Amino acid sequence: MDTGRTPGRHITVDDVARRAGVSRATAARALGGYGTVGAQAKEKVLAAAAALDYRPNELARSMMTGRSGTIGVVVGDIENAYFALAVRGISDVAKAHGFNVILANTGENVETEKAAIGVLVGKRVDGIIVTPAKLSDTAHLRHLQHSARPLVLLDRSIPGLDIDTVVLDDKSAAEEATHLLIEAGHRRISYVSATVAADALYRGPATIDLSTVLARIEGVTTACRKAGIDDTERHIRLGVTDAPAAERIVAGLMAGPDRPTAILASDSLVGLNVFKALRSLRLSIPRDVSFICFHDADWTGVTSPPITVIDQPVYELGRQAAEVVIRRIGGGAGPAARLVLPTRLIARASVGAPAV
Amino acid sequence: MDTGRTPGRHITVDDVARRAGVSRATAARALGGYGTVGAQAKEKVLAAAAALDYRPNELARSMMTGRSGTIGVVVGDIENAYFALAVRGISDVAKAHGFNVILANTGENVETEKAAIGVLVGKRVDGIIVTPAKLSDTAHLRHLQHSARPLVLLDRSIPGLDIDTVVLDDKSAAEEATHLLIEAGHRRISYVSATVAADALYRGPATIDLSTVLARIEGVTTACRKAGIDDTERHIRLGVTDAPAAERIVAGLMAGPDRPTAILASDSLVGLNVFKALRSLRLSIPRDVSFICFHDADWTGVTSPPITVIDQPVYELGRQAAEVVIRRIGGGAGPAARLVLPTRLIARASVGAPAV
DNA sequence: ATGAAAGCGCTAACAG
DNA sequence: CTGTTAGCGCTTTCAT
Repeated sequence: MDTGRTPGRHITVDDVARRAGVSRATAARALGGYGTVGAQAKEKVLAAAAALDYRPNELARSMMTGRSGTIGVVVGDIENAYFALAVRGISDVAKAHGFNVILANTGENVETEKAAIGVLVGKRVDGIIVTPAKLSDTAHLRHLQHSARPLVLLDRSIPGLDIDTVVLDDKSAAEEATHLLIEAGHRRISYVSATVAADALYRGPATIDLSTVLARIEGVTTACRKAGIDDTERHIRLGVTDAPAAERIVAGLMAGPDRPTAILASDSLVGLNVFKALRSLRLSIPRDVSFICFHDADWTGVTSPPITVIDQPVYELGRQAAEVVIRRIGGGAGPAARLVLPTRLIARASVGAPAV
Repeated sequence: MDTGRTPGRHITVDDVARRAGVSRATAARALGGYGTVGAQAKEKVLAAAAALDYRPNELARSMMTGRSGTIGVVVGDIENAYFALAVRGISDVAKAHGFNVILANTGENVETEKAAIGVLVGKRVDGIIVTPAKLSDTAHLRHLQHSARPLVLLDRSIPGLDIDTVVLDDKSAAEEATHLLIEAGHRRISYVSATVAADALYRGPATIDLSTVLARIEGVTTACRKAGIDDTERHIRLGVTDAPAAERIVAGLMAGPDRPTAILASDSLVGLNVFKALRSLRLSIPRDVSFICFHDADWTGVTSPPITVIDQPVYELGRQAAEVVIRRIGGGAGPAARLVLPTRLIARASVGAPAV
């Protein structure tokens, strides 16, 4: 069907109005579904629109209404199954409420995060969901918060800021996992994380730039202290960002006479690399070392032995964040929401008694 | 710092111009980086903009220029690591060229796909990348193609349409994998896919609605025919959409006296479910059944035995698609690109000789 | 219920 | 080099 128009030229309200034989305003009302339009006028307009395959210019519409029907999501790494699932949750809720999602990947880089937020603000998104890359560099977030554009923090909180936040209960999760290990008889427990640091060693909370890592370390040490184990920090290892790093760091960790009898991995990527490192060191799980991993990832269920994990409601995390931001967009007032979602330990077969 | 403005009200070019003591046009030129502006005028404008924290309204800008600096991506399931990785590839290239990404998830539903594309067109994205959910329902794609807005098909081709397409060499991949199995002595080889169908059985190419599935089945049958194996189709199983389906279908598949001695899984999700199903049937890999899986997913390397897989350059797939669409946006002409990326078989330990 | 006209914030001609 | 003037396509008073 030839509409007689040059391809590339967009059909506008004017075109539809002309064809329907009504004024621009009437056509716009019929098309936009606002104001009042006579039944037959409406019918003519809709028919004309269909015939011309009219597609409203959302840009122009947004400019007038001040709403773009879009939620911006700034995430550290979409390749990570954890965030992919959260984005899925956000995306589903957004769609259900008639919102779209603009996605930005920061690669866990704060400068990229700032730039991404700037772009989203420029595009006049109605609300923004961010997984802040750093606890310490938050001027841009604080600023956003004052711009009357709803902002929700996902997965990571920022203590000083009064912003809606949806996170998991990392401290309890770590505490529960550590407790399980202690119950099994372990006294030397290592927490291993990807968080970058000067070197692989833990130099105290001031050197950590992520709330999740902080909370988990706190969980581990709390559980240990309750059991009379004091010097757990020395078994913490950071910077396990990829397979080679894992190989190197785990080898170092397991070399000394003081080596841990159990390892807790901070996420499924770290966990996978640690698992592989242990395997290449020919250390058997759980005979030589017990192992627990955050996140019930695919692979944890099919290894031999299957891995005991901390199941995290990540999809729900995304869902809730989207719900909160949409509520704010709708004008919802009230103090900053602080949602903390509980995790669940799934006991499989990677935890045993330490070797004697 | 109080700028003296009501929060929520946006700073415009006018505000900046007024503060800088120049005309709207001069301010706009300095801010937009076009035309010519005097050095000191420019400086004053930039200073004023910084002081007021001016953020250009990209909506208004896009409306004039006709370009939004945005690429729309319509994908079947972002939760799937395969697509997450492709999106990462797209996202990286987009950012490098100054584009943003709007993401839409279809849940492999054509109607949702149509709606999503409509929204993206409404938002005047500069180009669109789609993984078409169905081979048979493509009017909306054909239509898009005529709208002078660059469209690139990702991962799945549509034979009839003359559209830029970036896919993997699924036929060769399947053929190579099947060949490996045949070399190992297998004669009864089953291809298992998630594609929905009337029932789990394969009723010929006309019943298949995805190019990838078609290509792979072709690859399997080609390799078999070359080896003098004719009736391979009877071992094909479809509809392995989740764990229960896998359990049921694999059980049925492995029940008869004619049961296959090797299985080829269409993707890592299907593969994982098949793996679990085989395990719960207490069938040993590769003693009772050999196993190959598309996609070098996390879990395939840590099972016992590790799984032989077809490694797919998915990140590259996304990269290339983004490159193509950006080239078109930049005015690149020429016939539709047809990129077919090669895959690579990674031999691990899940293939052995069939039991006698 | 409908039409005329104003304006969202920006870019793009055109003068000066 | 700078200012004036028109729009982009839509929504939204304000009359009629």
